[in-house]
Amino acid sequence: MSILSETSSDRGTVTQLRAYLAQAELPDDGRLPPERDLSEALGVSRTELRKALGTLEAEGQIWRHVGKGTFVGSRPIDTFADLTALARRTNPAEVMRARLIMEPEIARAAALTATPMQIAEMRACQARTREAATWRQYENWDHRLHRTIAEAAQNIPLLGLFDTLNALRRAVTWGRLRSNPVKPSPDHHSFAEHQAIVDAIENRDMNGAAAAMRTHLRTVERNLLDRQTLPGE
Amino acid sequence: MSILSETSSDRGTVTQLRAYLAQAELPDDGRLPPERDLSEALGVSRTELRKALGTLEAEGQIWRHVGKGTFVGSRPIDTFADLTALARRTNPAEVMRARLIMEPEIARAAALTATPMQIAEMRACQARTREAATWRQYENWDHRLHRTIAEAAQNIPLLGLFDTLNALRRAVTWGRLRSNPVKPSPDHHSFAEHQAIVDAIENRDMNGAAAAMRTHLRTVERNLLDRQTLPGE
DNA sequence: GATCCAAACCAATCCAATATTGGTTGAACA
DNA sequence: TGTTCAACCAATATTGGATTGGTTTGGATC
Repeated sequence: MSILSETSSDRGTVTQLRAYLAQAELPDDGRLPPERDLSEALGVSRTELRKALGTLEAEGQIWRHVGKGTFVGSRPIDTFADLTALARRTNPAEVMRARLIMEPEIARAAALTATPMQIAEMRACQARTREAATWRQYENWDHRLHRTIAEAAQNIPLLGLFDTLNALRRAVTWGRLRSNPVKPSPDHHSFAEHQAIVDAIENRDMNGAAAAMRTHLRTVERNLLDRQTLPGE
Repeated sequence: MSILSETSSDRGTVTQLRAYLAQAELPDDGRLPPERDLSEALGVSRTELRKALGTLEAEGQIWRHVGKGTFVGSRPIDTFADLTALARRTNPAEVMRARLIMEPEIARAAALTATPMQIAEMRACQARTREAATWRQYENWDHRLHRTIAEAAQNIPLLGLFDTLNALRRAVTWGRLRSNPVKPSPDHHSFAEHQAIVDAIENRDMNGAAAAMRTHLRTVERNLLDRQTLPGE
C-alpha cells in the first residue's frame, strides 16, 4: 500500500471527523477539543484520530500546534509579530549584522535631512558619552545619539524599525554579564568614530556618513565577538 | 506655597537620591530597589521618597511603572504594540521611502547568502507573477518574492524588520481602493526588474542586486505617486 | 489646623509551579 | 505487520502567590 493511501477505517474516521466539524459548536477561536477528549468522544483511538486529523491538516481544513491545540481554518501567517518570539530565535551576532545593514543607510538618509537642531543634539550626546562616569550612563547617551541620527532621517517607519531593532537588541543581550572596568577609557574607539559620523552628517556627506557608521559598527561588532564581557560601543 | 515648589526636606531628599544614583551599583537593566526598601535604606519615609522620585521622573532621569519597578534612563518605547499608532502618523510615500532604504541592502545581503533552493523559489515566484490572472494574485506572488529575498539574507532580525515594514504597509494602504484593470499587462515594468534582481542574486553580484532592487522600487514609487489607483508593482 | 507618616489597600506585573496539549516512542498484542 | 495503549517530551497555557508603583486612611506630631 502506498504511503499516501488510507486504510478503510481511516477513511471512516475522516468522514466521522468531517461530520463532527460540520455539526459541532466550536468556541470563537475555532479551537476543537484536545485529542484525548475528542478520541474518546468519537469512540476511536488517539492514534487513529491523529491520522484523520493529519489528513485534514494536509487538506488545509485545520491546523495544530503543540501546547496550543487544534483549530479549524488556516494557520495564521507567522509574521514575527512578537518581539520575544523573535528574540528567542536569534542571537547578538545576528542582531549586530542587522544593525550593520540598516544603520549606515539610516545615517546616509540623515545626512540629507538632519536639521541643525538635531545635529546640535548629536553633538550634545557625543559630549555626554565622553563625560559618562559609568558604562550605564555611557550607553544611555550612546543610544540617544544613535536614535537622534535615526530621527534625523525624518522617516517615521524607519524610526519605528530602528526602535524595534533596539528593543530586540535589549531582549537578546539580556542576561549578558557585564564584567567591566568602571567606565569607558578616555581613548575609547567610539569617541572618534562618533565624531566622524556626526561630522559627515553635518557636511551633508551622505556616502561619508554611511561609511563612518559602517566603520563604527564594525568595530563594535569586533568588540562584541572578541570580548563579550565588555559592552561594545 | 505653590504647587510646584518643594519643601526644604524635599530638596534634601532629591539631592540625596541623586547622590545615591551616582554611587549605587545598579543591575544590568538599570532597575533600582523597590520604594519600600529604598526609603528605608535612605532613611526617609516612602511618601517623601516618592516625591523626590517624582521630581526625578519629571526631569526624565528615571521612569516608573506599576508592578515593574523604577528604572534609570528614559522609558523604552514598544514599537510592536502600536503598529496602528505608527500607521496613523505616516503615509504611503514615507513607507515607500523606508522600503527604498532597506530593501536594496537586504538584496545585497541576499546575494551573498542565498541558497540554491531559495533562488529557485524566487524564480518560481517570478514565474507566478507573470501568470497571475488578477492583481490580487499578482500581489501575493510579488510579496512572496520580496519575502523570499528577505529570507535569503539569512538574518532573523532583518526578516522581522521586513515583516514589520510590510505589516505597516498594509495598515497604511488599508482603505485605499484598487480601481484598476483586471490584471497586470504582459509588459508590466516589474517583470524585467524582478528578473534583474534575481539574476544579480544568482550571480552573487551584491552591488548589482542592490542597484536592481533600488531601480525596481523607484519605479514602484513613481507609479505609486503618479496614479495612486494602481497597485505599484 | 496643617503636615507628615505608617500601614493598609489596589491594580498591574512578575514569577514559579503546575496543568494542558500536540508530537513521539516503545512495548504489548493481535 | 499493523494497531493500540501508555508513558514520555517539549511547547504552551494557566494559575496562585509574591512584588511593586500608586492611592487612600487614620492617627500622630507640631
